[in-house]
Amino acid sequence: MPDSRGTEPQTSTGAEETAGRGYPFREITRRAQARWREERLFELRDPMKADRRFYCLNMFPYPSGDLHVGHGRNYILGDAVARVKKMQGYTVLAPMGWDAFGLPAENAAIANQVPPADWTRRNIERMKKQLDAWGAMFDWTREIASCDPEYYRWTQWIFLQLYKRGLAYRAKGAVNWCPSCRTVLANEQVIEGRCERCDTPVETRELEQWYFKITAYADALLDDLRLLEHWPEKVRVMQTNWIGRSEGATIRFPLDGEGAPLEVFTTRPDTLLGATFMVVAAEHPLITSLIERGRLPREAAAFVERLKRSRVENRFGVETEKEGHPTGLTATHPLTGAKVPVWVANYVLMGYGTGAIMAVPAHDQRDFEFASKYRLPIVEVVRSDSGTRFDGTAAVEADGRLVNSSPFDGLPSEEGKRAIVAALGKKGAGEGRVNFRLRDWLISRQRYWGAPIPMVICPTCGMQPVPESELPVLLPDQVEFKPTGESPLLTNEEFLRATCPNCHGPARRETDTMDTFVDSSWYFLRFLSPRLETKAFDSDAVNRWLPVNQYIGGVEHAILHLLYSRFIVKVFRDMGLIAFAEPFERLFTQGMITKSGHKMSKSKGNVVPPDALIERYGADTVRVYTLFIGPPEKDAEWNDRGVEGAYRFLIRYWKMVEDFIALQPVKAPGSGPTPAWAVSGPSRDLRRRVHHLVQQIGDDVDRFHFNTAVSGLMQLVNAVQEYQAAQEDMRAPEVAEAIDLATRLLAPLAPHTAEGAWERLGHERAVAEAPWPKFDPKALEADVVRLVVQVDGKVRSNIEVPSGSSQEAVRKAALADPKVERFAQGKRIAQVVVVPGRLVNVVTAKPAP
RNA sequence: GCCGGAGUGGUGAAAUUGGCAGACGCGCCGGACUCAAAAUCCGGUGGGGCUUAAACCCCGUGGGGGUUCGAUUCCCCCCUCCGGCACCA
Repeated sequence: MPDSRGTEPQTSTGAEETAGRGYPFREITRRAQARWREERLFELRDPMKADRRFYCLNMFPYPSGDLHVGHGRNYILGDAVARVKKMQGYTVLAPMGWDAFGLPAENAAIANQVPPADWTRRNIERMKKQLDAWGAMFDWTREIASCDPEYYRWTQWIFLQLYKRGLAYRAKGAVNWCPSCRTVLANEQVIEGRCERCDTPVETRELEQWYFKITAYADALLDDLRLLEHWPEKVRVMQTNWIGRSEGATIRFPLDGEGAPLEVFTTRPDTLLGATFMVVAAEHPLITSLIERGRLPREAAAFVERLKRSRVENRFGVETEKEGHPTGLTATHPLTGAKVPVWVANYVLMGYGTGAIMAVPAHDQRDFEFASKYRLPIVEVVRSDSGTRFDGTAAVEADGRLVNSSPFDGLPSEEGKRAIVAALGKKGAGEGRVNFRLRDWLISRQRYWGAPIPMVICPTCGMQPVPESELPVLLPDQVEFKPTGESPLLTNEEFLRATCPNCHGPARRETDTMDTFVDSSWYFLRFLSPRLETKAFDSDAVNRWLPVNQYIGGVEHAILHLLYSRFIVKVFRDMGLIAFAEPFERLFTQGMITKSGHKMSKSKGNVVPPDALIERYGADTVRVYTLFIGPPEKDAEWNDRGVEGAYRFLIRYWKMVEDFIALQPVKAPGSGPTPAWAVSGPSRDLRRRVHHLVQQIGDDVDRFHFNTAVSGLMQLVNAVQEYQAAQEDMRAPEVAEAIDLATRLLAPLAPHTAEGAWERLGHERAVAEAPWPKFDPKALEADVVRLVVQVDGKVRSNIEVPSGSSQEAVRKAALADPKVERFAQGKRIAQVVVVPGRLVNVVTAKPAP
């Protein structure tokens, strides 16, 4: 159950203890945030003006009430990316909004009699404060909430556009019903037979519902995955599996005594001659028709009833034991004319293909098990080239050459498929076909807190769309929230009463609302013109800024939201509203943060709230630790000790800056003429180390390796500290440069601390606007290089040679090394491998056997 | 069953193109400071052998094999874990 109570920091005494140590993070944080707000650094004023654009988007959250540190990872990553891009000279759009419709608000209303709108608004305010506390600089001038009439008006408009194009339709069929949420669900919202939201086992019901025809885009959704080269492979694979394209054929078997033939789908038309019986699903129309006419044998009819009942309870229950009964019908093989029996069985599903199969027991394990149990004939029709052949103990699902399939004997499987499909085509008994696993998107919900579907039902004209000029169809406030499971909209007579747009007679309003995934399937377009009153979005601005350059969110949306958004964008493209085919250029799916080995959840009581941590250590500590915890795409376990480590690092950084300032009059380092860099000695070495790290950190950030970027910054601070500990000159320009570089590199990760330091260092403009550091290739050069020396691939020694030494010189130096002499003693040297700048490997000849 | 991904110290992890395995943290051990503790600072920290010590040697990235001068990295087989799909015809 959602919980609107805020999590206030409990310990203020502990905070007082640790706030000291010369690192006044509270003051620093307050000042920095005030400054960014005042200077409006992260607001996009005119979308049409920017040249170098970067659209960085976090998946907008459902306002459930409280964020935990796991959510924080998402926003910290996005904020870090946005800040880096800004420093790299891009105009950055980083907006935020609220996926604000949904069931928890309505459940809270039923439980506490609080209107969902109020509950949602309160949570939004609370979560906004939390996001601000992290220092995430979203452009709040573009904030949107999907529950605002000015937003859902356009969600309804989208519905009407799809309706007009035949892409939204109402149909009756078997649907998923969650008895706890009291609503239907899309296939995508059913996980292992359970409701994605509440984990209740889903039931099957026959209901008339609204669908979006996503299957019309099945091919495009699959093909365009190839364009998404910057998406995680995992997500593309998941979508590929979900769409589930398979090539095969439909084949029609005439039925004795029936008008219509029995149509099946198969991926293996080459095995047609091995089809010895047919099987249909219990829900197949043929079965329904036979029952209605009283022609299904009593045993089979009883079986069908039993099966249907069990599937209503749980359609996804594991039915391991295959069971079936003859229907009494006989089909005619379309090529041989042989008579084959038609069975009804539990292992064939109505939801895939045609709900009927031709059974080829020799080459399909399921058919084989069934045929074995009921002693049905088995004919081998494919023999693999490797000699594996059907031996009567198990099905052989291999490619090979056709046998027992006159006149196709000897053909390889692939050719056999073509030949048999061609033969069927000639007789009008079948044709090649592509089948998809993807079903149409069921979008209607029997709930209140969602965008009303803009349709009215007229007793004379039937289903009629609400004219666009009458949008939005407003959700009424005056409804009753009762735990009856009925939609609260049914309790408002005024809402229900409508006028037919066609005949202007009295009509009844549709009371279903839309799946909240419809709301979220287009919100990224709205951010470019969040207050536009005449259109859903501004096509020019959208074409200029999209696809989203970097999208960041949880992998749990790999199928649902990401597939739906891709679909809606393709529809808009076909409507001529936008000029691109895919909404998200780059996708990053961050890993979950666990605590005590589990996903954080209120029911498990293992939620780590950010508030007390931020109070105690500061936002930057939480940010740095979150980034340092591990590779951001992998799950990670939260460790309070690790937070201390991040805090210590920031204290050391701050002390380094303060020590530096204390030593000399404050002037902005990096400004003025280029200093004369030391050509040798400790300052030179410091500079080399620092620039190596600048290079490494830059690469890390580009590759989303924020964990190693943090480690690189730690090393940078360590380098200065070691330099200082060695009593070297802290007034050297190399130190000033190191501190300047460290501060700018730190700015996206620990922005408040970096901003505070930058100010202390005498800069006028914010570090958030400072240029992203580049390393100086000259600084990386060295007079001597240290090479690893191996003997037979094992590290034995190190040598130092002047940079740019010839291979021959390196070879000589290596061979002269005492350790090499020792290990190569008494052996003939067969080869010396010199890898410039890296190593030397002295290879000795193997002793003669 | 099919399809992905992963397996490295006590622990989170690092190693960009095949080139010093364990960077950077956490923890732990020892020391300094302190009446004491906390905090901080310094040193050590993969396993084993040998040694008074230093030096030195061997082993080591889930297991087995291979390619290569050289493999955490590439190839083959196997094991384990995680994720997705699943009587999908």
